[in-house]
Amino acid sequence: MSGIKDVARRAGVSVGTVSNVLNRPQLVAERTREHVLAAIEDLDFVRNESARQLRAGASRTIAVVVLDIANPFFTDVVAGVESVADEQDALVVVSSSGGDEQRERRQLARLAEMRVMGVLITPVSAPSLEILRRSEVPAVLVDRAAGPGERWTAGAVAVDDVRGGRAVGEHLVHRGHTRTAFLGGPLSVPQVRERQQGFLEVVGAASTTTVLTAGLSVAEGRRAAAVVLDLPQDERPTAVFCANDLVALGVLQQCLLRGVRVPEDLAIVGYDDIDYAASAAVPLSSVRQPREQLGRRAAELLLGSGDEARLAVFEPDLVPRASSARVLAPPTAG
Amino acid sequence: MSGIKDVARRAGVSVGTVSNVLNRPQLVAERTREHVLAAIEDLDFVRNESARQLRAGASRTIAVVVLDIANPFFTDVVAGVESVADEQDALVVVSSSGGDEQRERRQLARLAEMRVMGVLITPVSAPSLEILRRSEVPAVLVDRAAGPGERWTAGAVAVDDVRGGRAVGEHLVHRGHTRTAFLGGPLSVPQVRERQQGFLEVVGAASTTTVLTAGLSVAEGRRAAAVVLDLPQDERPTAVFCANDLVALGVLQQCLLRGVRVPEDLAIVGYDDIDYAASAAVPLSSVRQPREQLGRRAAELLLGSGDEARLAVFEPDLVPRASSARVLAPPTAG
DNA sequence: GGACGGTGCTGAAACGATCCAACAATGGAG
DNA sequence: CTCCATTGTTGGATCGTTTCAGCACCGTCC
Repeated sequence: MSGIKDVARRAGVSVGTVSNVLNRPQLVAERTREHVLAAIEDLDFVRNESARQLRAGASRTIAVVVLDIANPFFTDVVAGVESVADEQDALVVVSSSGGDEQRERRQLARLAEMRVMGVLITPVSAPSLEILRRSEVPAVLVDRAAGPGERWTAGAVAVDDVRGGRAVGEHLVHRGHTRTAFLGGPLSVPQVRERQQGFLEVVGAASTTTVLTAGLSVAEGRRAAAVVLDLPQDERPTAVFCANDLVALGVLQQCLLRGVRVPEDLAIVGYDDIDYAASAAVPLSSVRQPREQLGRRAAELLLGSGDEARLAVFEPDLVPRASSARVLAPPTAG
Repeated sequence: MSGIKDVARRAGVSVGTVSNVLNRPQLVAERTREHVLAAIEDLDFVRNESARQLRAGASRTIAVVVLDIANPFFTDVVAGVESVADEQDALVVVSSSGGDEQRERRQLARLAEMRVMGVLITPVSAPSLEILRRSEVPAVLVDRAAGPGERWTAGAVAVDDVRGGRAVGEHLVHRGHTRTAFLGGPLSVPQVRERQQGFLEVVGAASTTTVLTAGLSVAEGRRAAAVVLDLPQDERPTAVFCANDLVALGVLQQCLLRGVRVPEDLAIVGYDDIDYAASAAVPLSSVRQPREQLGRRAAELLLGSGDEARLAVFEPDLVPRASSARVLAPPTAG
């Protein structure tokens, strides 16, 4: 594979001139430029990004580390990031930690070695962020507010999950549900914790069972649903709030499998409002987040001049659908 | 940010020794090694991947270029690729062309500059592959057989789409459907073309309407369904075959919206058997492909010794569900 | 005591592009 | 004809790592 030297030789100029053609063409006489371009064409010359980057000291790559690439929530966030990155001719690399802390660590170490411009991350655990701090890689926390000790980050974007949880709580209480369950986990994930917290604030911890899951997937949802449905009739909740839509879809599948009617026997509310929620067997009530927006803003925080607000909090939006449509008792007020 | 030189100075050794500690620790005396590691720790030294790569001449990165990262089909393929890459400690970067040829070109050019180990690609168009050929980047075509003029590729993995299309055709014919439609597009996508071709072979072109879409998304599916449902009653097909599950989900949504019963008024069959197909409002009949398998095999072709078969073709598998369950007329054979 | 093999470490030459000070060529002004 | 400004091109230093030939040192053996 040919380098800039080969091109120079073939065009009968020096390497400096070839570099100029590539980077500041206006400095080069037209005739020379043409010769060089012809040589480039002839030799199928391809710039070596490593060499550029080494010299430049910084790359044109921004990284997104998500919890689960198979979750449509994240693919939408990534789409938002890409739209901003494209404008700035930056490359986006996506990696998925799968909720595994070891994996996340390895990936962050790797990204630091690559000297990426920055990392947009929904972290599995705070400690692995330490890797980024120590290697001075700017980070933007996605979907989670920066803690007080995290001023080193380039910023954070988040949706108010406590509020989202509260909205779901109110929704279910209004419909007369007094025995509910929260399905999701692990609690080490801040989103899960906050959604639960908001929910409990409204419905009251006493009337709610929490079924923890190992992760937020359809399979885990099915498993958790089995636990709920196996409860004796008089302890079984009449409504469940799932930490995200994948879990909710799993719950729905389990209900269909067992002939449990939704929402008559069990109301279900999810979170994220992914596209598939609306077209589920029973259209899922869910909490919508401005997903692309979230990604776009995160990328802007990273690439931006730095004088914007360091934290962007968006408001979630409950979307009621059939899966929680039944009213158990008339509303308390009038 | 400190480099290997700073580490060397602080540890009181030469840069060569630091490098040895990093790459061939057994060559270094224990005491020295400890000093060096301590210095690395102190200075938060992070290897510079660009420099390594420049020296080494090759990267440890493999690229996957998919048509649509939001399509669960591709995320599963990527998961397969990652499982192989992890074993070899290679990094996977995913980019999505979104079906846009310009975008694909830009991405491939960029990947060539990065000197990635290879590209696993579901191409939008053959011409952009030329970029890879000229820059000598090994490519594995995913979900598409290599054409005769493409011996330069590292290989190809595919599922027999013609056969999948045929299976759907037979399924619908058996159920007595005589007026059908094929929904999907654009026809420039080989998968779409081949699925259609297999389908038409069985049901006959005369009894099938084709509604072309601009892409394979839920929204396009809704749009195409509107066209089908607006046909006069006596021309309206009794069954549709959608080029993938996203389109099928869109069709299903449109049917629900308009009160068209599935499968009574319209049978629907999709393709890919993504997880959401089974949990749709009406569980979707679909054609299953070994998605992870496909990704794994593709990665193996790229990384492998090169003495395996260059082409791996997998068989698709029709999964009948409720969306095509109704039998219009008794099977022809008694 | 000199030759020899091992071990542990050093120093410098790559890798390929970028960037910059300096030089050559040209034309115009005095 | 000389001097100067402008335009176009050059050569080499540089980025941070890896790699390798070679050096210093030590103990062994004849």
